[in-house]
Amino acid sequence: MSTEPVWPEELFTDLDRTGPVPLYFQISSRLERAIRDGVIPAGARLENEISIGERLGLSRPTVRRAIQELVDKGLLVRRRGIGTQVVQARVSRPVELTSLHEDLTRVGHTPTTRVLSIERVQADEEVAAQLRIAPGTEISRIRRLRCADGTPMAILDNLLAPEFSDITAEDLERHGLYEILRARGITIKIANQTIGARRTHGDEHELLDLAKGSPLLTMDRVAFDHGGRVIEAGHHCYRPDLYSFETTLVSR
Amino acid sequence: MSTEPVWPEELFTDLDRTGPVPLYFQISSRLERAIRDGVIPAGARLENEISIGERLGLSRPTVRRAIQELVDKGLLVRRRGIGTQVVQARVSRPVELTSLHEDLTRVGHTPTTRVLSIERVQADEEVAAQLRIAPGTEISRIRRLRCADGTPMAILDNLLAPEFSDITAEDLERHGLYEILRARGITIKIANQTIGARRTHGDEHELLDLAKGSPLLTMDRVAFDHGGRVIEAGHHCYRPDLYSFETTLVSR
DNA sequence: CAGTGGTCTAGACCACTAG
DNA sequence: TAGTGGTCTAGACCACTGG
Repeated sequence: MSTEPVWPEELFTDLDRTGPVPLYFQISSRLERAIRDGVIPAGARLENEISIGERLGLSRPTVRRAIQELVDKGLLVRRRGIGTQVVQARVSRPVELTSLHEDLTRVGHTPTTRVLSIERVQADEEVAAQLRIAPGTEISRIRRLRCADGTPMAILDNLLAPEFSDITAEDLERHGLYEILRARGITIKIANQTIGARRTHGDEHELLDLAKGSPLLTMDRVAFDHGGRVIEAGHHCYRPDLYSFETTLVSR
Repeated sequence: MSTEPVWPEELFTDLDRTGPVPLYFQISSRLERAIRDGVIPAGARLENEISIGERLGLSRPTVRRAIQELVDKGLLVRRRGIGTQVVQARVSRPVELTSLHEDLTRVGHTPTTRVLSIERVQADEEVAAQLRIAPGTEISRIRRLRCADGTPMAILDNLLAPEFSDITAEDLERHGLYEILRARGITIKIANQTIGARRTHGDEHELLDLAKGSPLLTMDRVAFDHGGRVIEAGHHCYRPDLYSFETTLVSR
């Protein structure tokens, strides 16, 4: 089979073999961009892995890894004996390990934060179990109102390990929590999330400008660093008319 | 560094090099089982990839791929210059491309289904856009009440492409929808999901045994086959006191 | 410094699909 | 039968980490 390339001639020029960016990543990210921009149309069939490798001067495993990245993201479909095709479906970015602050910024909104309270409290049994610390340990509890373009959107209630009790309201109004943690060299590696729904409680309806007892979308998250230490536990609630969680699932 | 193995001697005996199951998968699934069962404890450090390969008679890439599977699932953490460790955090199974029926069965519940209605309807503009077919095309619309151990749990409202209009209520009361589709050779490759919340509408509160206007957890899904054809579009709503979505997120 | 994972190469054989 | 992706091998060099 001789197929002409489905991508523009110049898409893969200037690959950098000396810099820190892996070749497979340079390939996959340029390919992703071309697909998302429609430069390579939905349904288009890619060349086979070996000839791509020859044309780019790369080995097959490298090409294969680049393609695999996009298969995992749901942008490409591979079938043995058939080939590789661009998926027809619209693909949403997955639920990622980022904060709401970063999500909003990425989508072009202007997030603002009102710090409702910062307290140092002694962990009761429930909280201690969540954070996996001894009951009675002093921790900090942060409650924030997150707005997008001035509209209240979510109430963020976070419990932080004791070592972060010096984070100030000023920090939190300027930056997202995860941003602040990263600046301190803390990297979140793994998080367990639970998404659910419930009625508003207490002052939540006032803060979010909703009727009393209306539905809220909730997300509970416990986040760990590479060593398995709990960094943060959060209970967040969102206005369901303004926020939802989108995912693309790919079968393996 | 000489480290003794952290897993029992017999864990990787009887690897099958002739059968259809890939070696890397045999390794990763046995390793996963051992970790989930606590045979390999949280925090344990694995040998390096090369010596594992030597001991098992495998090449490094094969061992590496097996480990990578578990890193992606959040069971292992790898750090350059350090090694590979079993994660300390409890890891929940990810939101998968399965039906509620299968989820419930897996967790040990007995799912039952009451078919509320099966209609053939002409797709209006909104539905046609969802299913990516021409408006006016005849499709089937299925509404089911899903119970777990007799308790009503969710209302499942599905739109199916025209070719599936012969699915009967008997089929649906005995099997999950995805099961029925698989039996017909249909494989769901990709799905877009949106999770949100809203109040009950119409008869939903009666069906789910809730107060009128209480919160519901909702999941909208559009599912595609390998060719990008829409197979199914569903709007599901769940009792939030009985159901939630759990995920483990892993940073890359 | 030695040890680890991260990347890359250049082959090989097989299973599956289409025509 | 020819072409594709799926798997596997046996090496290589590098970047990062710790002592």
